[in-house]
Amino acid sequence: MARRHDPERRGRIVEAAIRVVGAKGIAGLTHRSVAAEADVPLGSTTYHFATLDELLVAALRQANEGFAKVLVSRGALEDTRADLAAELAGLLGEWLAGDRTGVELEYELYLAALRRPALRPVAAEWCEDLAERLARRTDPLTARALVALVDGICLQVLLTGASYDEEYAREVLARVVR
Amino acid sequence: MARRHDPERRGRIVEAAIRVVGAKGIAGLTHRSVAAEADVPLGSTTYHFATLDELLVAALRQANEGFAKVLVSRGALEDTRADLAAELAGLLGEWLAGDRTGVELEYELYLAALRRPALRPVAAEWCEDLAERLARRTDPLTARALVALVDGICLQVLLTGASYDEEYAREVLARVVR
Amino acid sequence: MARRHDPERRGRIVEAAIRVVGAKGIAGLTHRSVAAEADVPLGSTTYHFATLDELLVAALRQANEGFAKVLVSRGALEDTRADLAAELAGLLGEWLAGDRTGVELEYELYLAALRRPALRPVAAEWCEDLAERLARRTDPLTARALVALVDGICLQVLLTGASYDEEYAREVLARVVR
Amino acid sequence: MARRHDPERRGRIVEAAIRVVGAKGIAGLTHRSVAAEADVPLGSTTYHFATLDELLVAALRQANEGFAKVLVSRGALEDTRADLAAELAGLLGEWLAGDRTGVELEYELYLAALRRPALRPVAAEWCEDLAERLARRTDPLTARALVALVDGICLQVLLTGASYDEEYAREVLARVVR
DNA sequence: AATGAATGAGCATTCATTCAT
DNA sequence: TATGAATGAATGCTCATTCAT
Repeated sequence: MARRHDPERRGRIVEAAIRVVGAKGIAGLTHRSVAAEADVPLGSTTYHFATLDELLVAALRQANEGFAKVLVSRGALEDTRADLAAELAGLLGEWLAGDRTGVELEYELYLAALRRPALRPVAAEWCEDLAERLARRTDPLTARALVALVDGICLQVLLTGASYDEEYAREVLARVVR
Repeated sequence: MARRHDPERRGRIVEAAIRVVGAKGIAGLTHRSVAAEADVPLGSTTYHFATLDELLVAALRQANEGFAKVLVSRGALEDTRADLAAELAGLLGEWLAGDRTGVELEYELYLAALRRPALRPVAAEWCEDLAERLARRTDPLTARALVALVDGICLQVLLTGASYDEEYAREVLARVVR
Repeated sequence: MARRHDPERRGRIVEAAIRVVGAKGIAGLTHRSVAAEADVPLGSTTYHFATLDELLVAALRQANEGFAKVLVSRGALEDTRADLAAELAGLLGEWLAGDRTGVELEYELYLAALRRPALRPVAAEWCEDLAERLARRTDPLTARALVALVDGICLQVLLTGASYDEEYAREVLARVVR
Repeated sequence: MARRHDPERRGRIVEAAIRVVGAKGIAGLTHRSVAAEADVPLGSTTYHFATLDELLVAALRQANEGFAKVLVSRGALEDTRADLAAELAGLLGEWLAGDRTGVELEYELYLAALRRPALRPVAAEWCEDLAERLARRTDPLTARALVALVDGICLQVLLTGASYDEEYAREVLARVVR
């Protein structure tokens, strides 16, 4: 109460949604959980996002942008003389070593899109963004294959709980590169 | 009614659960939906499977076995003289061309395992089964990489709605094989 | 609580629904209002009646039966020597003079069926029941017309708030009879 | 946007409300649905009509006027030498044969007035308008009875889904006329 | 005068689970 | 052993209305 005028309400709801998905998974994202996390009334979440899918799309698109920004700010994948496979394996290592919230978020998106058509475009963007970035260092077909392999490697780590083996990743990525 | 003694009740519930997951996704698997699909009373599902996770594990394990049986019955991946990449690309094509229930089931499993530890072992089994089968034709590291790449390729097809390009798959799988 | 075993639960819910519709109209019939009126948990109403329409149909069918019983118990419309128009006008007078809950209930049903196909059969039954009863005293066409006129007269009374004029009713019903 | 000064805003809202009631029934008339149909901001509907009842009354009164205009423009019921019953039966046939929006609108009004006192005067006007028009061709009592019978006949058609039988209508209306 | 934002109450419905039989 | 009945909690969503601008 007493917060009638709140111009950043919408953005705060999206951020809260990201935290909720990170903490409890997509299945845990409900209007109520996000309202509680954002400390706004329930009605406020349905006002700004008519359906949960709409909120989900907004949240996941923002998560994607966050990842892209990280790549850009590091100048990652831009040095055309570097060893692409090694660099990619290194990035993956960093990504998987840190707080896994971001990683799991991306793969929840990926896999949730399987059943929720509304998420497909966002999932496709994610793929294409990375593929395009990689295509600058190699050809489009190879870039696409690298994205596929990266996805598969991440899934194995996330699902089996095995620790990430950077040397293995570098080796097999290198096979695809040439 | 009048079906009190039904020794295969448990098995029929599991099969119904597989059909439900195939049709509506894991999120659509409820005691009620499976009871309706199996044409058994609601109480019967909770009697045979105390929790939903228990039923889910049973259903997904059975789905895995079904896939393995298909491979075996075809003698797939057994001819050591064949071109492994080509054969794998062909199998993928068949798998993705038919009724996609089985394919989607596998990836639903992945999705669910991400957040439900109870399903991790089942997801791991799935990976390992295929990896082991492939390892007979190549080395373990390559086998693992092939599984990862296969997963990534399938995801791209399922998520972007793009049609499966067998030639592309054969080409990149071949790069990993050697 | 402490009322787990309650074999007449279903019937009590129907009766409560009738009281709710009588008091607040069909628009006031909600799972919550009927649960409160019947003094049962909310879940109990949805357990016995999966949708509101289902409950509505049950309630209104029971109301119809109640009306038919009243007619039968009075031996109404059975004396073939009586003046049909006068008798009908008299019955209408009694019906409209008493507690109007029953009357309004019937017409809410009638008119609600306009938009709710699920209620159409019940509305039709009501018409046909009365038409059939009247047809024993005259021909089918006349019976049908009498039902129509009775409906129109009741609506005028209910909607304009005018008091029922039995002499007028007898006169115009008599014109239709012959 | 950019429609700040819009002198016919109020009228357009009323017309939108009529379309909404015709399409979805009175239960479907909400500030939101009418704002969407009229393509005006939500706030605009509450600004011009403080409560929904107010909007409903305006909408239904306008619908009445529309019907009256149709009668007048056709010169209906004005030729004193014509057969009143036949003419009325014919009008009913036309009314029921076309787009039923208008017909259903009238009976929705009846339904709503049963429970909403604010609408009673509008319902009464509707009756009286027609009765008065008919009274010019016959006496007031007969006119009132004709309105009642017309209502009853329409209800039977609308509720049972039976097709309109003009010959039957003419016959029973004729009995009332004399 | 006009409106976008906000909100608290309410809705139908679904559900996992418990329990008496 | 099996199951129909029961139930409390939760969900997505809609809404009339209020209010600050």
